[in-house]
Amino acid sequence: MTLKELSNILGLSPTTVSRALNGYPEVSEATRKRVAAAAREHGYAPNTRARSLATGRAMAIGHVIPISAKHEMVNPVFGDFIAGAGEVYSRNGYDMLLSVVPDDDEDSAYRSFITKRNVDGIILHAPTLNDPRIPLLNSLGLPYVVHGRSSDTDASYAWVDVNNKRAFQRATEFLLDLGHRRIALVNGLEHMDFAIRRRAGYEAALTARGITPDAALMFAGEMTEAQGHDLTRTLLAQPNAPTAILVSSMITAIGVRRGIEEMGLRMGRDVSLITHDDELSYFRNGADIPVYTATRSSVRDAGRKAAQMLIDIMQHRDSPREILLEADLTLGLSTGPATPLHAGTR
Amino acid sequence: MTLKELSNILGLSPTTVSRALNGYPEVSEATRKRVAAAAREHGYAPNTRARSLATGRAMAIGHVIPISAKHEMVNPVFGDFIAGAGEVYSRNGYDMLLSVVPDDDEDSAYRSFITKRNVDGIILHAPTLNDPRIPLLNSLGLPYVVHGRSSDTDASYAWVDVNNKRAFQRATEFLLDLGHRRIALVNGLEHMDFAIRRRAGYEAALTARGITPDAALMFAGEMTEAQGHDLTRTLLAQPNAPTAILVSSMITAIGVRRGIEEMGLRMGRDVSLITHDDELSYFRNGADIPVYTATRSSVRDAGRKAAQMLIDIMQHRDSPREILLEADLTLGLSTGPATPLHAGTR
DNA sequence: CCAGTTTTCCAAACCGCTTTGAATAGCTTA
DNA sequence: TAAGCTATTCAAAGCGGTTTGGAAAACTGG
Repeated sequence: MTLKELSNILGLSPTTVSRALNGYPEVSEATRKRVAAAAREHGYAPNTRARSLATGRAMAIGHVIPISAKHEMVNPVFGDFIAGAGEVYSRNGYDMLLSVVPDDDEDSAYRSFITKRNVDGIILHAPTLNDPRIPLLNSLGLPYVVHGRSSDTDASYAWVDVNNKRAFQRATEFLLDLGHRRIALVNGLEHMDFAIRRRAGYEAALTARGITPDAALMFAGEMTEAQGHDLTRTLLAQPNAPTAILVSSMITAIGVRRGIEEMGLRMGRDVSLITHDDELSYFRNGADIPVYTATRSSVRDAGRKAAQMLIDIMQHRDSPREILLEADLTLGLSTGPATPLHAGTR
Repeated sequence: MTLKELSNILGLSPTTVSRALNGYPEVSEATRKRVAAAAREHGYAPNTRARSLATGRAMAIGHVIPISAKHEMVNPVFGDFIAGAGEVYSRNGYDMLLSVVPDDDEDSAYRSFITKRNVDGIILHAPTLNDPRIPLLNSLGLPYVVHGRSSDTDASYAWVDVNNKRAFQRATEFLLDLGHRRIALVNGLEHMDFAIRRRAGYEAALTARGITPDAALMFAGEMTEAQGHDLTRTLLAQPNAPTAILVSSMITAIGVRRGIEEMGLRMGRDVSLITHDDELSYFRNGADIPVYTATRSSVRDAGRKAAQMLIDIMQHRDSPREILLEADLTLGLSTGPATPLHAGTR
């Protein structure tokens, strides 16, 4: 069913039918009703491609999902982020276009979005330190919103981010308050912006208490379960083992926990653990009593906010261009006071 | 840069330029080269919307991601499935369109894909028993491939699936061989097709050994970590507790493990555990020695295969329309013989 | 050298919608 | 009742490509 066919059925011109359906004032209420009824009856919906060719708007938003070329890893938070963003898109009539690209070849994905003209805006994922994609997108002139921020960039851009520094600073202070002095940091890849900020928070808290951050206690890597496990085993086997571990992802935390228990120790008693929790839907941190003490912020909510911001930008609506979400610190069973033994001897 | 502009620069007609770029034979090799060079130099790429309006092909494939309306849960396997499919799409020039929809309203998503004409094909996720979407899509007449199958449907359709029944039958047999007699099943939602097949495999293995499946040992629910944990605790607290547990997802298995250990028992010694492993990228089952004994099949590979099959169908290429992937059974540390104590008294 | 092919290129129509500019119909108002 | 508005409707021109049906140019061979 095309517009022309429908207009023939109605004995009207395509012009009038189009206007009736799009709510233009130059059409009488009577015919508008008649047209709407006929459209519904015949199941007419405008052909997206024709419409967007005519209007110049694609009514679609692009996401570039980077796959780490080395480890073929897809970030588990994407699922929930996209679920949140998708909600907002469909409410506003936008489609979501996904492009899965090895992260050493992302430029071409953005370029092709632009030159092929099939999206009106982009969400930028997983920004790094001084991310080159930001100047790239600025020069290409397509609206975009960054999920996260990019330290050391002077260019300006719209973003939605969690206050990673504050979150990890608070978490570290909390551990310090419990008497821990040797606290390990198991972080994401070190060029990732969120990892940089979390580390900054961690170091700031230590320094404020007169403790010099120890490079031997700080780790960066891809946030898999295995990484958490392996690191923990080596860490705890050291003579000068940490009494607490601060972890950047729930999934890694599970590995850390496994490591702790394999060593015959107990989480929350022998070793304390705080993790960041993105509130992934299939991995709720205990509905009743949280298993893990965690800095918590819903990535799905971030998805909603980023999507809304992008739509606002595209429609030239006036609204904030920077949103900083605070993570709360939820108390779980994975933290406890540094035991005298540990606290004393170390 | 539009086709017309480019053709003006070259002093050629749009027709010729279009043909040159699309590899038609009616253009001399010399001009083809000249055109290609100019296109590259000026960064010309055809406008997707205009092109697909003209050709009638959208060059895009739709995925409908259902969000369980009740639990707002997004299936963790989507990320990896989509990563696999995306690879194949981009290699073939297709875009991927995602529609995130509450699972009580999926019909409208498919219908809108069709009426708005913005995809050439669809991948159907998470099929259920006698899934109504299959007849719907058959009547709509849009090419599609199902990731999974739908029991009890007489309609025919193209699919890529894991041999779930065989996998769980083998796993159950393996546990039986180890002397286990009371084996619990922690499955996905019971209307999901994969869950039905896995249960069938489990029951078949038991029955073949003269054991009547015990309804008190079979559970169905959303596959979260919490569910695994909670079920395990109640199960193991029973007087007649199972000595082995068969689990449908790695994430649930983690919860089961947590439950086991909280009860002061050891996985692989006091309680055996086999899980299905989709080989999620951030949750590899131990690179060296697998932690879990598991029925294993890469969901990313399934994504690749499903995408390729769909493209073959859309391009009327002759290739299989049904792919059954066998899961292998990898031996890990989570299984062991039923201890005499357990095997004897129960 | 010329009719018959084959190559190479082009003008124009079309895909399905929106939008501009103009025409028609229906009301007012003087 | 004619002139002047306003409320409706429509024809036609795009949007940026592809594709059909020729036409011109370049090659054949007799």
